[in-house]
Amino acid sequence: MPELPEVETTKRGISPHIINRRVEEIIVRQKKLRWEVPNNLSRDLVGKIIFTVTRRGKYLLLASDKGTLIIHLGMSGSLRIVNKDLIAEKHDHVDVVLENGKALRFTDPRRFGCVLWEASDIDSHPLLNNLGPEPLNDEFASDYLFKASRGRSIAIKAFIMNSKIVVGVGNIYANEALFLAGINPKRPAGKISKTQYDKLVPSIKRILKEAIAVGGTTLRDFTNSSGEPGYFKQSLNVYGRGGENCIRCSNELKEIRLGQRSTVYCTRCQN
DNA sequence: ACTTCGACCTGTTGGC
DNA sequence: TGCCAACAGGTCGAAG
Repeated sequence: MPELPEVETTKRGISPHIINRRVEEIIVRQKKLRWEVPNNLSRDLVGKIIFTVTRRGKYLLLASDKGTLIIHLGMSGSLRIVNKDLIAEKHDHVDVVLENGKALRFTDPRRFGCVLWEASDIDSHPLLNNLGPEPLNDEFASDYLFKASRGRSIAIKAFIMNSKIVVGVGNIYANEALFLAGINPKRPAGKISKTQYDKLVPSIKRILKEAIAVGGTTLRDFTNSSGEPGYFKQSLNVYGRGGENCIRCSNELKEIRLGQRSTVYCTRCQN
């Protein structure tokens, strides 16, 4: 479900309900997620106030003065604000119950997501300390990406989906950004010119900003924390359109697998 | 150091 | 209608 725009949409939805709220209880119904939910979570977080909610890449960070809750939504995860006594369903794995009668509920059918706890320095957490820049920050610029790509033979699509290079670009938006920039997803990253990176970087920024502005992309089941879908699906030019016609040149869009991920592009517009 | 690929899970979809 | 393989928004870590 979630790439950066969906995680950002989630963050914006849940923040007003949990900032400056005290945690009353942690309920873990299923601790076997991508990594086990740590046992000391309740001991450390109950009674504490969550004072900020931030996003780093696709990680959501809920900070208290005793440590930080780290949440990743994986492939199928979501977070909602519910009344704390709402009956939990099959894949509702963790509740952070707040003192106002609400709970932050983590749901994840495939359990590729995680709920972790970092009691000390969040920036040195192994999942976070090697991440590349945020794509919407100025630090993510074409000369950075150009330099980082020199000598790399990996396909450009896999390159921009590598979180050590830049965070938050998942399969949907990688396909879309490469279409906008007119770059073939299979091209080796190291053989792409500075001029093309000058197109690619703004394309990535644009696609992410536009998706955030309309609440992300709903393919099957993504909803924001109030249960509403995102509307970016209407703006997808290539993702999910293999075999259909290119919106620019009417050529039939080609669908291939690249690094085990479905990849759609126009052989005429993307070189 | 880099690239590729299996692994982790459940649910849905499409072909026969 | 039923069955089964393939695939789905991620990403770590092992192997080459």
